[in-house]
Amino acid sequence: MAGNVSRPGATVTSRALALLAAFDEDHRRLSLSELAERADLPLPTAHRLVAELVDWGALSRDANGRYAIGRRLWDVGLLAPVQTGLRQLASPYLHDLYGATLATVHLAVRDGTEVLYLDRLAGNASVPVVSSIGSRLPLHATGVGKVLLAHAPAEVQTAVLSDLHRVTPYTITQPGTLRRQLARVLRDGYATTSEEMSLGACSVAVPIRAEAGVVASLGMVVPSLRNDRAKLVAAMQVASRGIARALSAARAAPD
Amino acid sequence: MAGNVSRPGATVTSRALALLAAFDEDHRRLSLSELAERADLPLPTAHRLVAELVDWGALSRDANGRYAIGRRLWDVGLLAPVQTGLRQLASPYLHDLYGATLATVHLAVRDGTEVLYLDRLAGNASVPVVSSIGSRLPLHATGVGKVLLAHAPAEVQTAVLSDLHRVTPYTITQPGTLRRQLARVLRDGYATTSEEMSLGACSVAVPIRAEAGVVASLGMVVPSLRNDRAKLVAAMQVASRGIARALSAARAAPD
DNA sequence: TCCCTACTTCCACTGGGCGGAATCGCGAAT
DNA sequence: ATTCGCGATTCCGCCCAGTGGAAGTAGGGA
Repeated sequence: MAGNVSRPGATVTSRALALLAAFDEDHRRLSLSELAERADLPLPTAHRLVAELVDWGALSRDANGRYAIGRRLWDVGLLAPVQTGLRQLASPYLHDLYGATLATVHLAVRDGTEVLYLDRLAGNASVPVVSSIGSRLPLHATGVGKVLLAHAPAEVQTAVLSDLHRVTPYTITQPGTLRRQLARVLRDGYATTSEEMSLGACSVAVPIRAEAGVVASLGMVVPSLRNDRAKLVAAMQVASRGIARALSAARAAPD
Repeated sequence: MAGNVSRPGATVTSRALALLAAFDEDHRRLSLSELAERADLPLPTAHRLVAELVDWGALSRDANGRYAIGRRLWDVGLLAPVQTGLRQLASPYLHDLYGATLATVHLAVRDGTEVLYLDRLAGNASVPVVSSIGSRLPLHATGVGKVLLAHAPAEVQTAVLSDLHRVTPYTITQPGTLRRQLARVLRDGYATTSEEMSLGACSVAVPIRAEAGVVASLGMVVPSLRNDRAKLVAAMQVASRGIARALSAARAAPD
């Protein structure tokens, strides 16, 4: 594309997307140099592309000259099917669960080898929770993640099991142990974690099924599972079936 | 960029962004041909770019081969400052207003010559409302729009006043009439509409002020203003000041 | 079977994009 | 007041990534 490319093979589009990918929860605002660094682009190249993104509204520039994700990208993002479909349908059921238990409730799907959190209800932060809406976490260290992994294609399982990085001292990093847990998830219909993602937090999760199989997972976070595991699982399974029914009803009706 | 460009001057990035811009509330799912048509790109070009966008996760492709906004774009969009800043701070105040009146509540900012809705609470759809979160409407036909327009720079006002397109039979299309209304908005501290955007819906809106001036607007939609205009305005002004205070407190603290 | 539409692949041409280097601008240190 | 240093911005000659017409393929309706 140019006479003096440093990394031939990189397309313009991939570079522009790399600039967007430079932003994450811990980096909501970035200077031009940081952007260039994180997107692995020469500074002048980043400068030119960023100017175009700002011009369109994909990025915005604040008073100090730092960049952030722009309004236009925000509202285009809201058009995504996850926002309008599953998330909206499930919302009342999440509220029911939350109202009944007052514990943190999660709705998540698998995106590649990660959990993507679609929704979260957390009133009083009695239990520390890492996730937030739109965030991504590893599949092997979360309740919803284990459910989604248990129902994932073999190739995804292989990929995940080959790289079980430790998050807390209780994170499961032995492929064999996790494989046995996944089998149990399939048998029992729910998954649990105990301080595997963040200390002081345990979780339970159940699958949400559609015609095509498991499409999402419903999870809750509590300080301990000792007392009310059975009660939680039962409540969540009711909610899960409700969501599944709402899903198939919506699919039958015009999209 | 290529030997046979049909529209020289268009950059690759602008073409990729045009593909994203092809999606809106009435076009959440598009075929390749529709995309190419709406983005004004030759089909092979659209095909190539779309493939790259899908690859990254900016777009997704469903079972019928139609495209939609992808999960990755959704979650990147959630990192936008509008989502984390103003919207989050204002949320409890919107809920208070909603709880007290049970009428539709809106939080909006001006983006160029349009209103951008950041949040909306609408329990029972007793009044038909067009807006939804992330949607854009004209400044001159909405309550929040009039507030934001009244406090906008002269150039924006000129641009908007020169093109007052009709939405309903009651939409104000005379620049003089609107100009007089805007003056009254500045004097009284609130704006109203009567069936100017959708029949059967009236609205009241007040500004939300920060150091830099008016940064957003708070609005409510009701079937009629006859009875409780004063009551609504008072409640909204209280909420507005609360949000303003929360804003300046947040700005003082670490971002 | 044929036709039609929508999608996908191919490929020769060339100007849009590249990025090192130079410059600017601003705040901090001297 | 002057220098220093760092980040942002601009410049510009080089050349290959991107382009899109044309040809090929797939699917589905008559």
